[in-house]
Amino acid sequence: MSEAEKASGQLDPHSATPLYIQLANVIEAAIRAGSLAPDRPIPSEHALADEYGVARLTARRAAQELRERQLIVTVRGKGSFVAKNPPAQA
Amino acid sequence: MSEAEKASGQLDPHSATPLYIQLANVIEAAIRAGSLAPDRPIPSEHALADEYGVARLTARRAAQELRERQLIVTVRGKGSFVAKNPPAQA
DNA sequence: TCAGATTTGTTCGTATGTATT
DNA sequence: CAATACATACGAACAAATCTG
Repeated sequence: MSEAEKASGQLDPHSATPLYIQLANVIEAAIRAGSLAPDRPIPSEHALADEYGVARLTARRAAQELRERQLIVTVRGKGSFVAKNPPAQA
Repeated sequence: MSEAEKASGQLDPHSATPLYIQLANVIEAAIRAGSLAPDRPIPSEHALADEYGVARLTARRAAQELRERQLIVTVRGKGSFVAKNPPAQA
């Protein structure tokens, strides 16, 4: 992610990197920084969409990306939770 | 998949199984039956959507599912092709 | 038990961009 | 250039699971 993203937590719609990857990267950084603790829920799709100014489906794709990175576990009707044992940084 | 799906190749919108999973199952069956040969393209998203009466994104999700099952390989601008060495049936 | 709010899951529609032929 | 096809992203709607009152 860009320096701007690291600093502000905002996304760059003009970046070659897809928004959902940018968002997944931002959340992964927060998880690895400890801002989002294990077994605690991450913000809901709706909240993420609002916060970052993207569509809910884009936030969903970011969550799917994080599931594939094994950083979160999602439970329908409850939310997505930070994984207890995330793999080492890629 | 249901017996009806096996027999007709049609999908059941009222099934508890998501449409994109049903469609992926139908296509997987076709691949394993040899109706879709290795290195041959499967029908396009638009064609699948038309043929089965689903949205293109649903056909897209079926294709994504098949990619995760390592049954097809998708090449941008060309199409999705039956994998040469698919894993054994799950 | 029930109603409502919250959250994720699925589906459809549409638009724009990019790559290949 | 045009046609085809995949990638991304927006909006909208409803279903299903969960939780709370």
